[in-house]
Amino acid sequence: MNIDKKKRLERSGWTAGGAADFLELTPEEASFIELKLALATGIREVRHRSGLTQTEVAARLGSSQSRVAKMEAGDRSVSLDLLVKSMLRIGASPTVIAKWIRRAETNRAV
Amino acid sequence: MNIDKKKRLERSGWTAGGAADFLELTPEEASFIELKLALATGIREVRHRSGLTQTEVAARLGSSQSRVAKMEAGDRSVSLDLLVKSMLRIGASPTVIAKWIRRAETNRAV
DNA sequence: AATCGCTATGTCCAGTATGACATATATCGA
DNA sequence: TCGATATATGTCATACTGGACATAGCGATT
Repeated sequence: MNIDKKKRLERSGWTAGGAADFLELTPEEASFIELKLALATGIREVRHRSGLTQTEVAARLGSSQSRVAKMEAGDRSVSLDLLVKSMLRIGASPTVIAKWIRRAETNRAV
Repeated sequence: MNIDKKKRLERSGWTAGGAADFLELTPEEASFIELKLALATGIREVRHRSGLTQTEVAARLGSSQSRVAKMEAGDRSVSLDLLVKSMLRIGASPTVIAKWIRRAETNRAV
């Protein structure tokens, strides 16, 4: 796991256990978080490709800019449901979503 | 959409709008439901392959038999988070999960 | 340095998800 | 039929989610 991802996890409030040692994660927990982060990245990518701002995407989703920011950050308060529903709404197909999820597996840079 | 799926949706409490006419779904809503049902099927498949009962899976998940039943039924009260976390816990990789999600797209039997 | 456009972060509370439990239904063997 | 095992359904208390709002950071332009 690289440094950027570590920071990203910490910022997002992912401190498994209690200590700052977020490596106290079971493999499944780790996979789940990777998966969420992969989708978060996917949302940002799709948005960038469309040349939209977070505010514009929020309008299309019937949500708020802050929530979109949290989605893209993989915030603890963002569910998979929200991420997937949002991706579908901004035009991603299930296949595209699946692609991002698969990326969660190969991304494992130890 | 075939008859079985229709019944399954109705049983699961998916009556978009208010009328029994659940076809009042936007394409994204439909995709999302298909996606959930695909994962629900995936969970059941993985469980069957392992020769486990719902009760046994529940124990492994730290959940209850009733919740596992609801997961496999694609119940309204079951989130994607729960479905995905559960699949990971019973041994499915992100790639396998992605496979089931892709299936949600090709399953569209009109 | 002031303003502007975009993004990030923190908080609130109404609405939702979930484990637990009770109970119902289904299938099978004795 | 009875009992046993597996699955389905309904409900509740509690924990979590998500839109909304406020505000802060941050680079670019003037």
